[in-house]
Amino acid sequence: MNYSIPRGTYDILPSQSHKWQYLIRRFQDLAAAYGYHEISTPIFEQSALFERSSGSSSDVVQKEMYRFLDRKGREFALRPEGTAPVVRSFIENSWDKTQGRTKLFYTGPMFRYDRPQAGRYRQFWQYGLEFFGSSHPFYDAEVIAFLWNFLSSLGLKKIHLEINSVGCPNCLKEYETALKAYYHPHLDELCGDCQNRFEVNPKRLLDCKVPSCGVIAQNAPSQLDYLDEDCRKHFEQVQHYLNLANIEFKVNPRIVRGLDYYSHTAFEVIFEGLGAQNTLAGGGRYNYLVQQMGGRATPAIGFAGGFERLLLALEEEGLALDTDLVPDVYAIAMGESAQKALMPIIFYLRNQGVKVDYDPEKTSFKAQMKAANSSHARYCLIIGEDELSSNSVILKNMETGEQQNVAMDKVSTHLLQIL
RNA sequence: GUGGAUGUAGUUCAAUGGCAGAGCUCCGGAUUGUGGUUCCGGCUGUUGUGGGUUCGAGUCCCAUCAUCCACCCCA
Repeated sequence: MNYSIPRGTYDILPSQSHKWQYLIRRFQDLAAAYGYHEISTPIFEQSALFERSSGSSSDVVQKEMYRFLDRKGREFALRPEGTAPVVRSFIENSWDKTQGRTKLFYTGPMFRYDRPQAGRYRQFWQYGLEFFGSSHPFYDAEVIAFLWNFLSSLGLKKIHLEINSVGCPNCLKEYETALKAYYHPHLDELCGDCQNRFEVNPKRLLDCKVPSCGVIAQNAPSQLDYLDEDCRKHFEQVQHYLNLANIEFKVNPRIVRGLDYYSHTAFEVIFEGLGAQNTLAGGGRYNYLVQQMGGRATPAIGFAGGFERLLLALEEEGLALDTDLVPDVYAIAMGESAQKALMPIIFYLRNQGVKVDYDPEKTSFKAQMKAANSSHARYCLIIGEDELSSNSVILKNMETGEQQNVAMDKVSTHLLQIL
């Protein structure tokens, strides 16, 4: 019996691991600069948490959740997204009652039972950030600026920011009525998916990729024309602050967020050149979610992005992130007594943080030199009979080929100096 | 969930239905004391898995699993 990794998952192998660590550290550092603090929630929660927050009609809840019963028959789900658990914790810790503003961020695995595809996995890692406690448009801009600066500071060039306002439940109702009125006479011309969308989620009619539907969508009424006074003003102010923050963006009235809890500002960062899964990160305001989940009414805004797509994008742009795994020193011993002399040096250096590699199974000098070469170590430390008798070692610079004799009791301090 | 493509050595790929191969990697050697280049030699396979057709299947058929691409959806 052979075991294999579950579908849609992957191992983060040593060759990739340092990239992840690097990205997570970058995210944590930037979050600290913006005054955000890390929160970690369990990877499973009561299923009902997601059903209520994401909307029970959403695809995520309907067909993509990993559900299971525990031993007492309680229903849980592996978290498909990060916002609902954070909101749950926010309310459970009474931050809705005791604090003015709460700034939180998280990174961790999410789970969706989806058909795997480029940039889409069943277990995937998200980085996300949530702001609670103010509906001031400054914070919309702050959260968006954070996301934008995080991504662009990594060197990505082929990204752009799109923003939209999906309004509040008030304007939404009016807009959907207008949308349906517009689409009704065209019902027969729509593709099958869109005929379904007409009933289930009319907003999705706008971003259908079937050409004939796109033509119809072009003249459809825009959400932006149906914003009420407050929502319109808010959206204008968000743009104002984004300009002040020097963030370039484009208003795209067709941005639709997948989860039901969003209101007002919605935004996405798109990468050109990733194939179909080109959304690097997305987010928006959710001013009604905290109350809907049983807390005191608290406006909030946040975003989430996927590390896998981010890595694909970085690779696509040739941004390597290679902090490499090469040793500083490759040690070579010729013969048993040389090996005996080498051991204390190797372990001393390692305990000082120097990366030292040595392979006792390679005995010939040539084999050891070859190994030293292919390890890309900067230095090679050689001990043989000659060195033993003179109580010294050879230190060879593998790039220049230069080598020098160093007294055996001095080599560690010498190496620690030159590395 | 729907549609399409693909699964052969560690890896990238070959192989009219007729003996499973090559490059790279890896290992060894060219006087165990100087690497990269070169030369010589060597290891590595239930051809994803299970059935079927056939004298004979890596090749054809069915099922299944996985990967990739697109839809759907989304990070």
